[in-house]
Amino acid sequence: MAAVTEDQVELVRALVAAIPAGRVATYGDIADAAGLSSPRIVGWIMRTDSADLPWHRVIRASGRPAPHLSARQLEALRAEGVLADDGKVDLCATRHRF
DNA sequence: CGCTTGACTAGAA
DNA sequence: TTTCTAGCCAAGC
Repeated sequence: MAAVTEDQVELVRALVAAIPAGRVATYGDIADAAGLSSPRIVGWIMRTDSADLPWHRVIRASGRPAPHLSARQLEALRAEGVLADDGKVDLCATRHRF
């Protein structure tokens, strides 16, 4: 069963929506929590269906948002109390644990 | 039906 | 430190 079921997608969306303000999660964390095989699936879901999701709370494993979204995400995160140093978020302090 | 693109990651150079 | 590679899955053309 390699394909991602809709339940997995819904789970991913639920997990992202469940991230409290002031916390962030990595694509890999969400993928693992949702049972996905690849973190790209999470990125795919965000790109395809990010309308009602706080995607700005989802960052890469490096502690840094995607290049094209870094400015916007950093600004949104900063508004929620997530301080980023030189464009890098402190995962040790802000990473949400499911 | 096949190739390219992309909100990714970890490891290597 | 940055850049590249391989693996990964789905959508678009």
